Amino acid sequence: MRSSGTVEDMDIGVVRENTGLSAATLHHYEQLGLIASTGRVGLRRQYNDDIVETLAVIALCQRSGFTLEEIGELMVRRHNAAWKTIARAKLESLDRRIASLQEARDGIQHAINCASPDIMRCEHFRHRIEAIYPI
Amino acid sequence: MRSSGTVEDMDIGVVRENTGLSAATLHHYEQLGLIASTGRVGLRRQYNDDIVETLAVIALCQRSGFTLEEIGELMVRRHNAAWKTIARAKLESLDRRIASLQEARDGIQHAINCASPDIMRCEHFRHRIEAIYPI
DNA sequence: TTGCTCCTCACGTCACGTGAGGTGGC
DNA sequence: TTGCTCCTCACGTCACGTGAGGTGGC
Repeated sequence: MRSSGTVEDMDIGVVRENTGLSAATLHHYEQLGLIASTGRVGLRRQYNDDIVETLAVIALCQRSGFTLEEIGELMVRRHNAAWKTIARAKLESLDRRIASLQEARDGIQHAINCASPDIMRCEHFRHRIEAIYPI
Repeated sequence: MRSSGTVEDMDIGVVRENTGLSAATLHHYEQLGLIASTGRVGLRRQYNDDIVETLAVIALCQRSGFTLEEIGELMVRRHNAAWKTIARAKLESLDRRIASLQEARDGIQHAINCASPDIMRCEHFRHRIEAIYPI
């Protein structure tokens, strides 16, 4: 039993290389209780092999619009069926975000292609703009 | 010439009703120089009719991934062709964000539909997770 | 006169990034 | 010994939200 970690442990530097996440990000996740190190070698944090998988799950949930606090709760309730209800609600807001981004994308796309010298003089663009805050 | 505003002016309360934006948001945009009031009635800010259009343009740009500071620069350079170069770069990052959201959406969707008692035991889900930080 | 929303600070939030000053492994 | 990345605070950032204490229009 070595408090400095076992053979299977990964140094924080390896985790950073494999995930592209910064040490500050890992510190932050640790502070929120989302991840934990198995020990230290010198001052450097060591992690279990499954840390990369855990970080990937966190990334997936983040991209889906969960806050880190919500992700922490989801991970605790992983074996509870309740998370599916939460996930379904997020799925709907995800769909709305995607649709909103698509509209923004199309608006920018049109602005780029438009030949009008001042975009605000383009009728097509103006219609898009007016649709954002309808009167 | 009345310093308190003209007949065409809108009270900040009307702007809030028409856009759903809070007074704090309008203060923030004013501080960054994105919008300006035409004057006051008592303490209350008054705005020109075109304020709603300006706010819609800001919203479109924000949804496209521009920061408020970038939006300020875009508005200054509106008659300059350079903004199209900036817009093209944003269009690409927008496409990447949409694709990333789509993947997240599909991952969540599968997790909801999956019959496995523990999602981490689902091979399909694990493949998705492993694709996030490939080894 | 009573609500209501506005006003101006100033500080909080979220998910980290960054900088200062310092330590340990290779 | 020299780099390098890590370490621990503490404060900064972005786009606002919120709370305190106060004012003005209807």
